[in-house]
Parts: sequence; structure tokens; C-alpha cells
Amino acid sequence: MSTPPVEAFEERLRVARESRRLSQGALAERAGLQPSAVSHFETGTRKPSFENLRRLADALQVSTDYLLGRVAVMTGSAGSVDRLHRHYSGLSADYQEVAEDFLKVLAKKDREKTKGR
Amino acid sequence: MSTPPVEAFEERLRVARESRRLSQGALAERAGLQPSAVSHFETGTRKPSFENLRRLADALQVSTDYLLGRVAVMTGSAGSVDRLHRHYSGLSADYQEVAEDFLKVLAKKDREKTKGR
DNA sequence: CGCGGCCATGTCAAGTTCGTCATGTATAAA
DNA sequence: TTTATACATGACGAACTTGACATGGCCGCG
Repeated sequence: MSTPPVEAFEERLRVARESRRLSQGALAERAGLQPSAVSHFETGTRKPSFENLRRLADALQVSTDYLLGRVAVMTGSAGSVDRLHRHYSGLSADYQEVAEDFLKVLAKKDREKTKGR
Repeated sequence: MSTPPVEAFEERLRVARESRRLSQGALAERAGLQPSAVSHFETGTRKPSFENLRRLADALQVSTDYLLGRVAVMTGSAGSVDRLHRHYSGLSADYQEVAEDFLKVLAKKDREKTKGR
């Protein structure tokens, strides 16, 4: 709750690039792109294609999930939830929904139970 | 040393979809795409755009890094897995046990459903 | 047999990104 | 001022992806 939420792709690309201390031109060279292309990406006038997204992520050494705004940080694996996760991630999509609904209900029940301290 | 090297995007998309037991049409519906588009992606005749890559990853609950072939495993790390975890970690200890047992049963049921490969 | 789900493949117009290049602005150093 | 760097912006045609369909093959089920 300290840093402002960097959401959009344009901002995240710029943040990642500046954290690497690269100019747009330098990043462009690393990624095999035109300097103007990088500028277009950071100003939001263009979105990178499949291939160029990969190049940007490679050149910047960041996850594409971060660039796409799918995750907050560029860290990967968790740790303590693994048992639950193992069971859950193997489920079919339909069953994942069932599992999520069930947990939601469970959480609500739990909260009610602990209502009066 | 067991699984064949799934490298290309087309294969990874297919693997991820099948692990969720979704038809191309079902995935298309979840991602808001045409069924034919999914087919094109899996046969390699098209590459998804920026936006559609995100949709596919969201619908399949996989990382875009996995789909792009940037990492070996498809760690969820976004979306419903996080939501699930949030609900789960807030539970009291005994409720966590209930949740885990439920998930185990669910996983077993799911496996039986897909007995024949 | 026919029917329906699943999938591959193709066509079409419309939209977007591509690389390339030119131009303009701003800042800083010589 | 002159020079250099960094960046924004726009135009251009080529190449690509888009959604919306259509078509056909393959298979399992009644």
C-alpha cells in the first residue's frame, strides 16, 4: 500500500525500462525494434504484437505477465499454499469453479461463526 | 525426463486447454473469441494479439510466460488461484481442513470422470 | 443410416501493427 | 549558437490479426 498502482501496459513498460536505466533507443536495439516503436508503446498509440512482446520481455528481463498487468510483481512461485494449489490446479475448469464457490461459502460461514468474537 | 519438450505457443495452448478439459469452443466462449480463432492459434496459422493473449491466459488460468514459451511450467500465479488463496488463507484451521478434504474429493471425482485418458 | 459435437481450413472486409523515415520539441553540454 | 541526445508524433505501404461466416472431415451415438 505504498507505491501507486502501475496498471497499464504503457506505464509498466516505461517503469521496467527505466529501472534498467535504458533509453528508448537502447531498449529498441536490445529488442531489435525501432526506437519509435518503443515510444509508441509507452505512449499507448500501439500495442506490441505477439513476437514483439516477447522481445521486450526478454530485453528487459521481466515477465510478460507483469507487462500485461496480470500480476502485481514480477515474482513467480508462492510457497505455503502449495498443497491446496496442487489439488486445485489439476482440476478441470468446471470443477475449479465449484471449488471456488465452495471456498467462498466456507469463508462466509467462518466469518459468521467468529462474529461475536 | 518424462514429458516431451513442449516449446511452441501452439502446443502449449493446446496442452493448457486440454488440461482444463475444455473444447476449443468452450475456451473460445470463455475468452470471448471465435472457435475458429482458437483453432487457428493451435494450428499456428495465426498468433494472438496483445489483447487476445491476455484473454486466453485469463480463461485458462495460466501465465502468459508459459504460453509464450518463456518458462517451463504453467504456474497459475494470476486470477482465480489468487482468489482461491485469499479465501483459503483467511479460514480458521479446522475450516482449512474441510476445504482441503473437499478439494481432494473433487480432484478424485474429476479424475474418475476422465478415466479413459 | 443420419445427427451433432469437435476441429481444421478458408474467404472476406475491416482494423492494427509492422518497419522506415521525417519532423518537431526539449534539455544539456560545448 | 551549435551540437548531440532523448523522446513524441505522424505518414506511408506492406504485412498481419480481427471477427464473422462457410465448408468439409472425422467420430460417436441413437
